[in-house]
Amino acid sequence: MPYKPTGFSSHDHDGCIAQGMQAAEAFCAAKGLQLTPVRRRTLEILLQAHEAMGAYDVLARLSQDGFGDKPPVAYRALAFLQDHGFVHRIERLNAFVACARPGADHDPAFMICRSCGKVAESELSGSGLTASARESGFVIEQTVIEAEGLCPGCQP
Amino acid sequence: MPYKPTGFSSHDHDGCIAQGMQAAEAFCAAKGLQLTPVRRRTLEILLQAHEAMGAYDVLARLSQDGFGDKPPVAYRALAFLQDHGFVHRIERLNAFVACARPGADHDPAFMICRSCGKVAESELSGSGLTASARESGFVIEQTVIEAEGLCPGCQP
DNA sequence: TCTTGTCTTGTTATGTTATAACGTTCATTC
DNA sequence: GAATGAACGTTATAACATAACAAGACAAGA
Repeated sequence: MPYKPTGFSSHDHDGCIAQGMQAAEAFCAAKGLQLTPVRRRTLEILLQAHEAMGAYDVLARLSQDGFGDKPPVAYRALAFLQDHGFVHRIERLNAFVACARPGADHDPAFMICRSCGKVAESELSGSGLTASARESGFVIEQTVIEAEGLCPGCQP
Repeated sequence: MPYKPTGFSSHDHDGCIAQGMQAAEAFCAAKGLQLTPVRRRTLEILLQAHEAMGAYDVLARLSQDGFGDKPPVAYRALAFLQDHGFVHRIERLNAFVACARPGADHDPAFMICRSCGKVAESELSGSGLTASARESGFVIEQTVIEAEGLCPGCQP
């Protein structure tokens, strides 16, 4: 089924936070992973923000909530969430976003509005890269697909 | 004509350096841009390296050659070269590579070997992103397409 | 010619992002 | 209850990047 990119359109935000948390809980329970308080809170922060946040911004929130206030605290929680697909890193922004499709094993692509900073997660459907890689014998393990431009609301 | 990705295969390296420099010279002459000594040398360094280099590595080389040794010296030269398409930035690596197709106005894609660090430039042929963007009303201005994996020489 | 403006380079200083390395705690296992 | 391993916190530092200012080169126009 076609996936409608979210991020630029309004939606049931409380619902999508709850959904994101539940997906993470279920996944961790199923796989025996520890969704500890820092990790849980980190994911909540990103889900609530519903936009890309730098690690230090996340860290500031965490420390407000009584967690440590040193960089590794945030980076480790983010790494855990990223490793298991609950959070994606946006290379272009050196920032992190909560995954819009938790649970699905996917290769995300992003659209980044250079005006308002919002980020929408989309679907990657085999780019020319795949063909190019095959041709040259390169084995792809991960891809970074990020488009920068103007979202519908920021166009003149 | 199909573009064969370079970077993982052997080739006439001296030739490609000369070709890269000539392309930049011609382009700058045509457009009235100043290919000053630092800028020229920066491009040479990247062409010779024939792989991604961090700004500080470039800077170290520049300062060996008698140019300034403060970060802005390198970042400015790199920005100029990037603006005019002689150099690309690899977001994933926070690094820069000389363009493999100088002169062509293109939207590059890269394959990055996580083992040897080599980077090959490839061609982007409309990813799923284009469709997704149109659907959501997003206007793409620039794209970052980077694949990480293993190059032919680094596979077991 | 002089002056004005633009472009380039260099500097100082600082800001931002990220990780290595070590100690402590706590739950689990033997 | 000792050993193990995972998570968290800390200190310290590394790596990447830019703002803001001064000085020189050079061309255009008064």
